[in-house]
Amino acid sequence: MAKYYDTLLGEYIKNPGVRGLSLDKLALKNDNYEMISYDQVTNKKKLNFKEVELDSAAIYSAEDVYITNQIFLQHKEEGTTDIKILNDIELPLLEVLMNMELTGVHINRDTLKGIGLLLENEIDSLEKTIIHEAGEEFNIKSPKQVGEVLFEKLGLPKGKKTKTGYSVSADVLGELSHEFPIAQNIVDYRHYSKLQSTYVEGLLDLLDDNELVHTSYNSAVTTTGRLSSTKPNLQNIPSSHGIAGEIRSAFVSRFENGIIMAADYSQVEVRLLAIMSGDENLLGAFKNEIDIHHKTAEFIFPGSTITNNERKIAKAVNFGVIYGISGFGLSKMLGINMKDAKIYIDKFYENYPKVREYLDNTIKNCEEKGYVETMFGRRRYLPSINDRNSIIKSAANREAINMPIQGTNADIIKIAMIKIAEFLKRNSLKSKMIMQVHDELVFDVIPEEKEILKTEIKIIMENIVQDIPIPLKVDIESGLSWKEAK
DNA sequence: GCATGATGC
DNA sequence: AGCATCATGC
Repeated sequence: MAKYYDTLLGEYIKNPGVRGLSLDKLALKNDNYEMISYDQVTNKKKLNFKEVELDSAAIYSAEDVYITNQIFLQHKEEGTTDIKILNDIELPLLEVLMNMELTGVHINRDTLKGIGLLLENEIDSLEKTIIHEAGEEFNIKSPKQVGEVLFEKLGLPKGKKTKTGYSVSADVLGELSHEFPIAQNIVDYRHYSKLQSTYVEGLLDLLDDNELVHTSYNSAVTTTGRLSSTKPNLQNIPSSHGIAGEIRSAFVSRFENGIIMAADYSQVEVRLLAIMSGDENLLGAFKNEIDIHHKTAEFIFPGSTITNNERKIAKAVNFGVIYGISGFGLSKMLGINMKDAKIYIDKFYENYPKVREYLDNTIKNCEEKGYVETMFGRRRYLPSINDRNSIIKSAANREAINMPIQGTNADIIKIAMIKIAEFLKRNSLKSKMIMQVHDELVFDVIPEEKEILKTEIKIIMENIVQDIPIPLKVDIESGLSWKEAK
């Protein structure tokens, strides 16, 4: 039993995706009670809270306590406090997340600054080239101005449009890049600018005196049960090659001779699709440790030796199924026509028949009950599943298909985090769990504990789900930085 | 405050 | 195409 309750998490678990879980909104909705606003007590933020007169500050604060208790009582009454996923996962996880946030992640400031200098050079030189190619000064960071320069001044062939004008997305510019170097240069300029502002300057700004960065995990925002991470978002640090990949080389151990260890669930969402659908072909591939994208490629392109491109297409189809595939989406993703996209999807279903059955059942079930759920019982309500508008209906279908898979993954890694935190504590280990990136856990490890961690973490993570036809697989790598732990 | 476009799984 | 956050422009 947790020693605490959280009304925000209770509301979230009842119905994730609902906007407005703040106390004042809940008080208004549940009790038709209008709480004193922060603006009211501080006279529209003219006063600092410590300057607010004690009497009104006391009433304002007491209201929070009172309403929180009111909501808690309602939760007890309606049975929310008994929801299994709340007690078994969300509430115990709170303490784990708190400790990860406080522990922080060690980042080498000088490494990051060095990358910043490289980027600065690239950005400066690209800017000069682009301005020269354009024949006039303009703000490359403004999509509006980029559109005007490319399509009006230079007269390049126009592609897609957005609500506000010409689209100048990476897709569109990529099409133009072979014929017009300026297009590629703008793509590169954006890429390096993004790295500089978000991952170099943004990260440096958030480093504390010990070179630690303390993210904030939010466990009540996603519709599927995933965590999110802000200030900084440690869940979208670049992992690609080139300069972008170097950002991760700044993520290093805080310990003398320490290492960074990363444990990630291999192909977890496709494995979950196999387990949840019970499809023999999909399960068989994992049982025999066959490359699943290659296997799908053999189904889609029978009789030929599979090329890299065919495997790439198959990989997109495999992921597409998890995202609730549509011919439209797949064709756009691969840059192929709808007809071919549909053929690929049909081939997939022909060869993994129980996947189709499972997906059909998921939607039918949702239409009847109004919600979908994960293997562990986490729910997402989807009222639009019965909408008469086909665009809205299709979107709901995709959400219904994706949530049980993405959400089960989220449940599994959350349980693993609770168990690993317990294991570290029970054995008084000094190594720290420092990050979660959806299917990956990252640890800051002292050298003496490397082997026991590697062994135990793998065992814990692979055995979260019992009685399944194929095992979950965890890969563990380590090195002097997060980049090397891959 | 919304739109766009970048990053991740 | 499912789920996110951040920087920037307007």
